[in-house]
Amino acid sequence: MNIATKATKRDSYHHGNLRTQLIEAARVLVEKKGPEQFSVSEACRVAGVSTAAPYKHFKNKEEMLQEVCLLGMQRQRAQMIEEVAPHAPGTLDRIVALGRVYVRFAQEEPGVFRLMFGFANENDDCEALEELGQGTFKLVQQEVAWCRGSDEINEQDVQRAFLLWSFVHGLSFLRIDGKLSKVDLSVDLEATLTDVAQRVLTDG
Amino acid sequence: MNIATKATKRDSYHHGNLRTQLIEAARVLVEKKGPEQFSVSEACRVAGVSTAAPYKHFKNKEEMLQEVCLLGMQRQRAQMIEEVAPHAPGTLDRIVALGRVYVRFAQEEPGVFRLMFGFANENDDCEALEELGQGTFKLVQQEVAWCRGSDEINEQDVQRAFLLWSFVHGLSFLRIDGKLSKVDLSVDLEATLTDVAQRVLTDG
DNA sequence: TTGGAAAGTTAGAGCCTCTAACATAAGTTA
DNA sequence: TAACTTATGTTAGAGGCTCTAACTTTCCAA
Repeated sequence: MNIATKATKRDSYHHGNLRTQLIEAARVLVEKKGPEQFSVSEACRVAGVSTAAPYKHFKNKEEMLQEVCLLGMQRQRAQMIEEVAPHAPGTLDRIVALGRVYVRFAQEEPGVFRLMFGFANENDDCEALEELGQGTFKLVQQEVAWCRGSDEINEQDVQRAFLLWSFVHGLSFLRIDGKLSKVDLSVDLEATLTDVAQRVLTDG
Repeated sequence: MNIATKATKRDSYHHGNLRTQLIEAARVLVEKKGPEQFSVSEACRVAGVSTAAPYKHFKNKEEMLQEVCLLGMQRQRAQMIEEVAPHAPGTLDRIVALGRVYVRFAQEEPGVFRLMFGFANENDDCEALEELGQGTFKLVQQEVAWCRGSDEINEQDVQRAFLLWSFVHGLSFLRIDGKLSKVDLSVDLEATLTDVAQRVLTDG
């Protein structure tokens, strides 16, 4: 028995928890260096295993990153649900809260955010990812319907939810990509979100 | 003198036009395989030179892609100016035209578009790129000011131009990333752009 | 207890980026 | 015009990456 057993220095041949630790290492590295600079090898170094080890757990690099993506979307969704809770359904506050979480998530985890949305996953569209994304979008649609005073989501709600999504999506990217450098980050995000939500939810 | 001289098979030691041809090859490959799959080697194969040749013209891969970026932004800007021209200044049509070009460009050149906006260029922020981007943003600000009936761009114009930009930016990404799959591509883009422009340019 | 599956390892093929050293062409200057 | 210089190619190769094959260790279940 080793007294000081580092997380990355196991004393048994088997790791016990490699899959999870690789995903976590990947998340950290994606955040630190950006998705395009991420390498499986480096994650292996962090986890303290050989560079071949991951391939017992993941088909390839892509699949590994997909897990990071998936956890990111779950975090994002959880934050949304938490942040929306204090406000009464059918209020603008809830819409604003959703947008705030979206933009804040991008700001706090730009690497993972880019992974979630900026990368071309066209090849093997992961079923779970697709579903989670659609589910989150449904959240927004529901809020919009409630704001209209209905439980049923209609065509117009979908369209308006989509406008809102487009906006916060673009806003998030522009912020983390350093466009609008120094010009606009000072502008109050909360005010902007409220303004946009009002404009989009207004009739006529 | 060779009778059949292919573009990629030169009969002289020097190429004469390598820099330009490499950039063009890079553009095509970025479009075909996506920015993350692009490799300098492959561009070399296309141009018919050794893999070391590019490094006489570019510091590294990054710099090569930056040129592709730059040309992309110039194309985008040129299209904007062309598409705006037929409409009278101060009309919503011009705002809509700008948005249409933005989204269409993303649709037609998703690879280059992603390169222009989706990639993290944080490290070595190219001066020229920065300027071109800001310049294009200025175009939008000016249009918004004109719509208000003024030549001078004020704070509100900047904010509104920024809302518009965020929106078309997000919209473009969502479209090319295959989010909103099959749901919303059918919705008339022109109508959406008009709707948004109206909402954003409305007072109160 | 033992035999197979799971999950590590090393070795290496084949890609990539980029550098060093050398070769050739083209322009410039004595 | 000969020779020097510079620009722009080349080959060779170091070192990094992804992923596979073949081997090894451990765990678990019959």
